[in-house]
Amino acid sequence: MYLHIDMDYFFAQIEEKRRPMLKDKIIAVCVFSGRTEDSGVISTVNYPGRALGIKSGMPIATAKKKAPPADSIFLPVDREAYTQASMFIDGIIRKGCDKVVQASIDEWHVEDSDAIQKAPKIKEEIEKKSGLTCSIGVAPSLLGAKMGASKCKPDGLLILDKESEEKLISGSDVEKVPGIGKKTGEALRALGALKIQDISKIDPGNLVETFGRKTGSWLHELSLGEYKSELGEEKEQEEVSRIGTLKMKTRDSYILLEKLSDLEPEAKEWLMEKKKSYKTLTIIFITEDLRTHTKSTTFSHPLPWNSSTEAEKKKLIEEFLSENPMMIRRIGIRFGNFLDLGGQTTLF
DNA sequence: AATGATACTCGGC
DNA sequence: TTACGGCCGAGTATCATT
Repeated sequence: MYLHIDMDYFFAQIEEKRRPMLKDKIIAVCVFSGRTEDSGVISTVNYPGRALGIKSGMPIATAKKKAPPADSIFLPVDREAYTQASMFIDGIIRKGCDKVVQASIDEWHVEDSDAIQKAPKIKEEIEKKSGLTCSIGVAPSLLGAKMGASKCKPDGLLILDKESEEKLISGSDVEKVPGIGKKTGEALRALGALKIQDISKIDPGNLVETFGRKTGSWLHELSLGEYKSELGEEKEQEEVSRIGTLKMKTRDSYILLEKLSDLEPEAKEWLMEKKKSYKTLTIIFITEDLRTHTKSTTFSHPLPWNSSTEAEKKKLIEEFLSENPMMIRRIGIRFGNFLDLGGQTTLF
């Protein structure tokens, strides 16, 4: 059996715990972009906020219109604190279970033959030691466990047998299934599938044509109740990026380079800490229409974290500007294609 | 034509 | 209808090499 452990409104719950007096107020954790006073989006909001229609991804200004100022607080993200809490919880889960894969900052996948007994114990222990609640789904497949957890949240525990798992998945609205987002969901609805079971009526060839080979056949199998789940291997992070929003949209390469020089040290610090060298450098551009574009180069030899990137950054920016006439709103830098520096030391 | 590497977009959280 | 961050991996497209 599989467990899916999912922390409840994680970032906001941590902020709530830090400030117990705010417990019943609306707590929204925000990514302030700095472009204007309230530009940016909501990262997470607690349940009183959700009750008023505030959601992740919503612009902060829109959320503020829904929340009475006296009963609400809008806080900036404190990633370091959330990462620390995440690592602490990771330790608790690993102590109790053998096969554990951390799936994101606030989710874990576990395979355990004794899952039904262990699930309530882990839940209690997490709450006792961290003060934070989570929701846990237990099911014969990982997909069932995930959907079970989201069905019973917050602070829930749901155990599904083969039959109830099958029912939950096949009867679910398409966009409730992890892996099916807005785009895929809309496309499926356009093909006449509202629920997962409806997908079985669509010709598999049509699915592959619309969604590509991988997703198309995955959807087809899903609709027939075929979802094999294996716990993926725990993978090392494959790239690191830092991205930021410009005060004003621009096409001035000097301003763009200046912004990158704010972002780059943080990404490089990560490389240094993890002792990684990299082969691929990518510049990320978000144009005024909010579309994302990238330009990248791969070097024939890995470069150490402290290597200069000035010439390449300039080249990639100029290349992008020459082929896209739009103004740029956000810019970022990404390092990837890592090689462990191992015992080697950096050269000076 | 097959294989592997690289470039880029999509979209989940 | 639009408002709108900062990440990341998955998947696909394209290019290079044989």
